[in-house]
Amino acid sequence: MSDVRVRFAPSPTGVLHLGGARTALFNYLFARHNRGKFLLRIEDTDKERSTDESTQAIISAMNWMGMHHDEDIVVQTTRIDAHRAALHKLIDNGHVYRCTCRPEERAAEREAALAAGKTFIHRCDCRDGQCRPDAPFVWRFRMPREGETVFDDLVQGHIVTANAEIEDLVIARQDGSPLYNFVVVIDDAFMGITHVIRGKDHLTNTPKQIQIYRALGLPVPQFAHLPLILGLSKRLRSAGVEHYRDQGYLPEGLINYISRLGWSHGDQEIFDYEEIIEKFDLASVNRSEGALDLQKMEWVNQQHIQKCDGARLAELVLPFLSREGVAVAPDDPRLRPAVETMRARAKTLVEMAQNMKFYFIADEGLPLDGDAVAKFFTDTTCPLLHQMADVLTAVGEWKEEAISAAVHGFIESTGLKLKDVAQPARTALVGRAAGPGLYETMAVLGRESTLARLRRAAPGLC
RNA sequence: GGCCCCGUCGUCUAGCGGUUAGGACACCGGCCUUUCACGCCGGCGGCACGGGUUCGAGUCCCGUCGGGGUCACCA
Repeated sequence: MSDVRVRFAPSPTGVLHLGGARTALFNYLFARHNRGKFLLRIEDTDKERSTDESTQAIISAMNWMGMHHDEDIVVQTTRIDAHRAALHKLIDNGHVYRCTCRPEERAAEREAALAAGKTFIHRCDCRDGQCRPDAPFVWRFRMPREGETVFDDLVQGHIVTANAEIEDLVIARQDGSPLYNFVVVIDDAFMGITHVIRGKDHLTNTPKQIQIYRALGLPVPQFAHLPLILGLSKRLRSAGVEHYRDQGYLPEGLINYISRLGWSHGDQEIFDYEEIIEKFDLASVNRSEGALDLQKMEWVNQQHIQKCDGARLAELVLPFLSREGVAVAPDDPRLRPAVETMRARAKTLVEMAQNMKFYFIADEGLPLDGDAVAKFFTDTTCPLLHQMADVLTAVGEWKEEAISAAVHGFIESTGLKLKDVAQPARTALVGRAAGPGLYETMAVLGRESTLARLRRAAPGLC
């Protein structure tokens, strides 16, 4: 047991997209690796955009990925009293001042400065107490003007920021409500966070927050800023975790891929969950951002499909089968063996369901691929398939070995080669020219369906 | 534009002063094979550029170029 405490702090304003999922994951991995705590905080201070549905969606996505948080969820809006108390503390010790500058004026100045190629940093006389007496005001934090703020980021390294470049940021609005850079400090301190692991887009917030920690007399945590995910369309990048779930990814496949994006352990590509936890290390996290590669993501997923426990895989593929329009009972005896024949042939559960649905479709309703029929259902092959069916009626126990023996016997009696009948037979059984091995297909299909499908073969049938 | 970060095959990466620059995905061949896959073997392909430092630089320093982030009374 260590004292490591980390948190994932999403705003409930949408789905959990891949970037957020990876931030959560790295926090989770770091916590578990160090036997520390992984906490969840909902940053809902933006009331306009925050929704309960969003909170639920994020939690459910995290659960699907197996990231379960410790302790109670902290909801930021319930912490308003603590935020107010902290503000008063800063007022009392002189770290903040009232500013009556009007935002519209400032915005204009900012744009002018930007257009002129200069840095705009808010500077006004309010800092020296020269405010308009009865005007509405915000609270600004009094940043030091001299020196620099330094911290050692666990990923990004030694980060130095000149204090003169840090603005006196607003920490409370005119209506008194506190702003992000202020509350995040208070709440992280309250939750006892030891390591703040977040996206690199927060890097420039960090020196501001460090100054606030100091002004409040709070211990400054360690920081680790993760490289962002690039590549792919904005749409795909911002797609939620559930989108990938619906595309047929296994949670461990998604986790494996996402964790390897920016982190590595030598040359190893495939990790199961426990292994990542065991080997995860912030020091091995890259500084440069990486791009999503769907093809590799699918390959990683395929590797996990191959490793997946059969019973679990069968259970996972069921909803995808029903989405394909075939209702299969969970206890259907064909399900498990069917899954085994598809395991090496599917990158996703969607693909698996599409490729294995032929097993469960009524024999007379099996759709046949036109090209395959044209090529393999001929005047010579179809009679052979019917004869093969007759031979197969004599098979005793309907098992792969017995079927194989029977088919081979039939082949020899006709003086043909297996390849002369294999593809026609596959077309009859599967509906197209690609599929699992002939005998295993027949074994899973059962005697009745096998015979019916073989006997149905006729030139031009579609 | 200011400030900050980054820059090894198309992509993800190993490398932490001396390597024929390694692996993975993708791609192209081949093997296996009743098809499709899986698997196996082989190939293609990279240190952004320019200066230094050093006996020696992908590795260290500077510059250039390129990419990203950030500059709210959002989070």
